Amino acid sequence: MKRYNRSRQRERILDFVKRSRRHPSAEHVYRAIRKDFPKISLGTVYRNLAILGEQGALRKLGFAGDADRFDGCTEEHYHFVCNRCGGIYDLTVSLDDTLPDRVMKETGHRVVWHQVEFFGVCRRCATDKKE
Amino acid sequence: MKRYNRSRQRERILDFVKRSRRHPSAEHVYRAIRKDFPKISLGTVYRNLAILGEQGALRKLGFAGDADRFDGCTEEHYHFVCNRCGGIYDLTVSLDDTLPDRVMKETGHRVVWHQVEFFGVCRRCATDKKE
DNA sequence: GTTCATGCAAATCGTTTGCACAATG
DNA sequence: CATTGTGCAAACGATTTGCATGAAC
Repeated sequence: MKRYNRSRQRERILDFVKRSRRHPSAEHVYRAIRKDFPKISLGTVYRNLAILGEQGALRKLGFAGDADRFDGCTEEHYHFVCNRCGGIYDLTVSLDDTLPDRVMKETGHRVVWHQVEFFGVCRRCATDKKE
Repeated sequence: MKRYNRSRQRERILDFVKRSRRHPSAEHVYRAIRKDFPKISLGTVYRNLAILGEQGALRKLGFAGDADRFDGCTEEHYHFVCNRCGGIYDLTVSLDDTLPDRVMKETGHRVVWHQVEFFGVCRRCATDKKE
C-alpha cells in the first residue's frame, strides 16, 4: 500500500467530515475548509477525500444524478435520502446480518460491503408547506 | 402530468433496456441504438431515458464515481456491483418487508422506495486470474 | 534531498440545454 | 397546425490531472 505524508489540510478535511452530520459533498467540504485554508483548491479537496476513502477513514456515497457525498461514520449504518431537500439522514435500523453471507452462497460473488438507502420525503420537508 | 407523443427512438431505447441484463449506462444505450438509428444523438438518448424514468418504465441507478445506469426491471429487487469489472447483477434475495415501515415509524420520514446494493468482486472476476 | 502534497489552470467525463428542423397527432 | 421529438453543438457541473513550487520526513 501507498505511503502518505501527513498534511494539515488532509487532517482538517477529515476532522470536518467526521464532525459533520450532513454527509457533505466535496464542494461543501471545500467551502468549510476555506475558512482555515483560504488558498486551498478544490483539486486538493478531491485528492484528499480520495486518499481518506482509500484509507478507510471515510466513505464515499453516490446517488443518481447528484454529486458524491462523504460519510465520516464508518460503522455499518444505512441512509434515508430526501428527494425534496437532498438531505441525507443516518438510520439506526439494521438488516438481517446473514444477508451478505446468503448473497455470497447463492451467487458466488464475494461481498465486501453493502449499502441500503431509503428514498422519499423527510419529516422536515413533509411538515413544511406542501409545495 | 405531461403528455408525450410516441417516438420510434424512445420505443427502441426502452426495448433495449428492458431486454438487457446489463444495467446499461446512457453511453451503452447510445452505442446499441446507433445500429438502428445511426444519426441518433446522445442528447436524445438522455432525454428519452429521463422521460422513461419519469413514467416509471425503467429505473435510474447511481453509484459513487460512476455513470448512472438504467434498469428495465421495475419489480423490487437488489443489486450486486463488482468493483473490478463494474458489472451489475440482479439479486433475488429479499429484505424483511416491514423495514420501510419501521423506518417511517422511527424517523417520521415518508419512504417511497428503497435500494440495497452489495459491493465486492463478482464470481467471474474472482475466478479469472487474480489481479 | 527525496518524496509527497499543494495551488492553479486546463482537461475530461457525464449530462443538460438552446435551437432550427422533422415527426406526431 | 399545434405540439412534441430530434440532431447537433455548445454549455454545464462534477471530478481529475499536469505541472511548477512548497511542505514533510
